[in-house]
Amino acid sequence: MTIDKSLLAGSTALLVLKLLESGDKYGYQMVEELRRRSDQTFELKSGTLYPLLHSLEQKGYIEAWEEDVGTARPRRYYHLTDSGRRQLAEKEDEWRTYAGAMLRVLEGGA
Amino acid sequence: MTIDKSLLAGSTALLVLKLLESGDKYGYQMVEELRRRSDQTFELKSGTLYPLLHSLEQKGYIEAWEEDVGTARPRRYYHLTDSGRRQLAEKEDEWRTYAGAMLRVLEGGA
DNA sequence: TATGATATATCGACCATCTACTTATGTCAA
DNA sequence: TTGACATAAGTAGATGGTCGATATATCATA
Repeated sequence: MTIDKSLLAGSTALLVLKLLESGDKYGYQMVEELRRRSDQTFELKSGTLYPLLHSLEQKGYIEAWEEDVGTARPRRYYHLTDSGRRQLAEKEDEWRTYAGAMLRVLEGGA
Repeated sequence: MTIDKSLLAGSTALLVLKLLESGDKYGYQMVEELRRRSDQTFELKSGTLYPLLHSLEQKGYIEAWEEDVGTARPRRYYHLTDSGRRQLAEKEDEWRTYAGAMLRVLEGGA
């Protein structure tokens, strides 16, 4: 593949960054919003999301801050950094390239 | 994910089945045609393709026959079975569902 | 003569996801 | 009040797909 090899399996990273574009969110909230915005198509598992959030934080794309709601566990909100915003734009481009190529093949392109 | 978990990493299977829809082809030929039809976006590696072809054959989606060209290695042509044709239709549906959901999220859908 | 194209194939490494499990609290119904 | 479910974050191990490297073999071209 010319495009980044983790593009296919890695579209979850794009989705998470995209969710944070419209405001800080915590993990559990992202799972719900993603399910809603995708009409139940994407059911992100916690075992997938939390390790992903940690790796995105390590790369400097997102930053965490905690809110102690008093109940249960404190919420860990994530904020999209400038670097994360650039990464988001890049990944979005990449995905559109991928989807475009898929469509050309599926439409029986030349 | 509600959709098959191997959908993302597994869109190569869909691509290969799609290529065989328009006629029997051999591995090396698929790599070339895929590159051409996707405008160089998809560069399928032989280490990915051949094991994939074998697994598709085991599942009964494709059947192989050899053509001894006399030169070098004989070509192993693959033929799409009826079962493979059904699988192709299913995978194509699945992909469009996935792509549609991605677009809804990327367009900032409700 | 050696490089690159043609052609198929395997192996080990890597990486992302999934399932299952853990911890902890609040709420609602039987 | 017991059990189930929602909220909330997290880890560990298994699985599965892709890639790079390597192997083999022939032919054409520089």
